[in-house]
Amino acid sequence: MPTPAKHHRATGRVTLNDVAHAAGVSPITVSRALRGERAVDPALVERVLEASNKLGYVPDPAARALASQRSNHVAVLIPKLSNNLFVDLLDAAQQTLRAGGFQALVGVTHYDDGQEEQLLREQLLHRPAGLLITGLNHNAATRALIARSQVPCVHLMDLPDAGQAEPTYCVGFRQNEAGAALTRHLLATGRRRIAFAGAQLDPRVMQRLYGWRSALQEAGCYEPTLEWLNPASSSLALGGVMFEQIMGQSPAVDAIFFCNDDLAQGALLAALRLKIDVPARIAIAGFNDLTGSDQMLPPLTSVRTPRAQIGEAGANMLLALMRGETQAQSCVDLGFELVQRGST
Amino acid sequence: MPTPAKHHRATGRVTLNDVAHAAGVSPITVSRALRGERAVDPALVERVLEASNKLGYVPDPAARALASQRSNHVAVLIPKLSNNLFVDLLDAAQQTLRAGGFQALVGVTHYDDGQEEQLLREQLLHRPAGLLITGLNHNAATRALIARSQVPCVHLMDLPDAGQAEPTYCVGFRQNEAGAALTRHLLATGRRRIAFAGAQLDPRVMQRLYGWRSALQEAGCYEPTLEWLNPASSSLALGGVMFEQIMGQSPAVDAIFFCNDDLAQGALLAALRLKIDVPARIAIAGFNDLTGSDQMLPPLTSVRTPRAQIGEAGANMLLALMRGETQAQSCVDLGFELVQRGST
DNA sequence: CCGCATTTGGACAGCGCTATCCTGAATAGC
DNA sequence: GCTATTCAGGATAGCGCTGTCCAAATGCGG
Repeated sequence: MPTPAKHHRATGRVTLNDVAHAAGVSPITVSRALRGERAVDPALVERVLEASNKLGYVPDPAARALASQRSNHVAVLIPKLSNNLFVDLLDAAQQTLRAGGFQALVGVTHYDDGQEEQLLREQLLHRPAGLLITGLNHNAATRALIARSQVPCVHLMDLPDAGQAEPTYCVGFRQNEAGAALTRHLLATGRRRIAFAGAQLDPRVMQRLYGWRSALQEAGCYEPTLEWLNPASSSLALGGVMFEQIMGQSPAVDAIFFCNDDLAQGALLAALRLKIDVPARIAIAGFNDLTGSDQMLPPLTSVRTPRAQIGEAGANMLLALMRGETQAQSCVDLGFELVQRGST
Repeated sequence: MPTPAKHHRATGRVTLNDVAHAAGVSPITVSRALRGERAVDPALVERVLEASNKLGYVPDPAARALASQRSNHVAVLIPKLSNNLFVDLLDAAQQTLRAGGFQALVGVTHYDDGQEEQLLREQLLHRPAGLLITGLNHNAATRALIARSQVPCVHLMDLPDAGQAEPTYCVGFRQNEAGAALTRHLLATGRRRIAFAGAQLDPRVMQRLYGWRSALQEAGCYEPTLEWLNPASSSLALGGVMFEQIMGQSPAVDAIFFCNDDLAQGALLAALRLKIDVPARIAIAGFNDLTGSDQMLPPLTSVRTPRAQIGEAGANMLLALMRGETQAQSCVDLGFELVQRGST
């Protein structure tokens, strides 16, 4: 009669102990053999692997996390899911992390510092092995949490300015240079009154704005009334609205640089509706080269940003950091590419 | 001299024991007071809460998962992140789960049964408290995993057919009815040669196809050559390609029902490029009412699907199931809404 | 006033794994 | 040849929490 002992709780799970028994070694040896943590006799490793496979052993993440104070979770914080930019970033990062044996814990901050802090706090409870976070600008509490947690952290999308002290790992590109490059392209095509239409106004949009400003100032074309900033979320509809607004109030404008492609796509559609000729009457450019921009009428000039590569490279950098490897470069610039199409 | 004991591992974390000490009760009482698991003297609860707040105690999820064999994770499986449909679904589900105290573990199956099974296997290791999964069609191994795991599971997006045995919880709408409704609308506007253009060909697309078929058969207009099926992923570019294809090879077609809005949007843009008049020459309709469809030229007729509501309602149903509540209805139909716009 | 069922706090023993220390053997050094 | 130094396996003791059982306290009918 297999009477269970008094305080016994059977879970039916195959444990390290079972494997140890089957292989005729101690549990700790199994643990080490499977993790490759310390040198173990190859013959023993062989036996352990065999037993492990035969029994179908899979380590319990919770027990592992409890004992080692480290889980196989990686916290990933992004601002929004409604911007495809971040979906692409997340998709690539998540895949790469999974391939490395880690589970992404996704947090959506909605561009809110308080929420970001709150989410980070919650996720740190899970003792993540690493952290991927969008952007470099975080409030003091968030920065303190990251520092205190000792968890390796890679920042995505942004790069610190040249002068700026830069204590962190990051993968991204220079938003301001991309903004300046696009503006210079518009200048090169003969445009002089180039408006900037920005929504959301997160730090990356502001960097693009600064790039636009500096390029216009270089060319002696800068004027504050050319800045159109709207804190609402970026969307096709808003792009149409802003386009009509700018056309109505500043008829002399001959080009518009929209901070994101969805705005620019909305503007192109509005132009079609209003029968305003793009690019003859006005040039329109976007940013990020989102899906559909090449399908527009006319096709949209944009800046192709390597968001998927950033997600992948950031995840790979984090994987290396979590393995304890130190990185040659703490900041990786993946650049950008101007994609000139019919709209300019 | 606070010499650490021999095998002591200090983690610096505030534990249940610390709270128990501060409140002058036993650890198990703290556990019960905080979880409300068993009746505890209100005065003690008060004291425990006070001590817990003063010390800033937060339970350790790993320890909890290990001891109780249940985590606060919820596995969420969706097919793709590149279709905004699922992003909206995920966003809503994730928010709702978080509000209920659970962490979503996102898995992307890429419409691949094998990957789905693999992902589920990985996620079940984390002993999730619940499972949200897209669709009703899964391979035998996946169904067995779900059943064996004993984890409450809610299926999203699809509903079982009337005749079908239906052992599961689900939240969605009837894809075939929505397909039929849209087709009937096209018939009502006088169209007779209505093509169906489908991509991806996942079970939901096929359901819409069946709806389209039955509506056409009812009206005596069905013809197999009107079916255009392409297993590639849905995208604006593919929509343009399929549109040109259909126009080139079946000039008599007077309406096209695209299985997803991105295809339809691509078709509308192609029509603009080719100067084909929509809806005079041909009517175009999409599905899902994705962002931008109302901005197109002409605005796109579509079927608004309650994906965010499905995510939210599904998560709420799961939260209830995880609390052990039984559901009055095991299947919730959230319906759909025909949105007629200029393109038909 | 006593036996019985019910309630509520606590002791105890894990959950499955790993950090830490220890030991015996093998290697190296003088 | 003998001590100093690696090296690899194992014993031990937790990580922080909860399931299980127990015991004391309480309520209640007879």
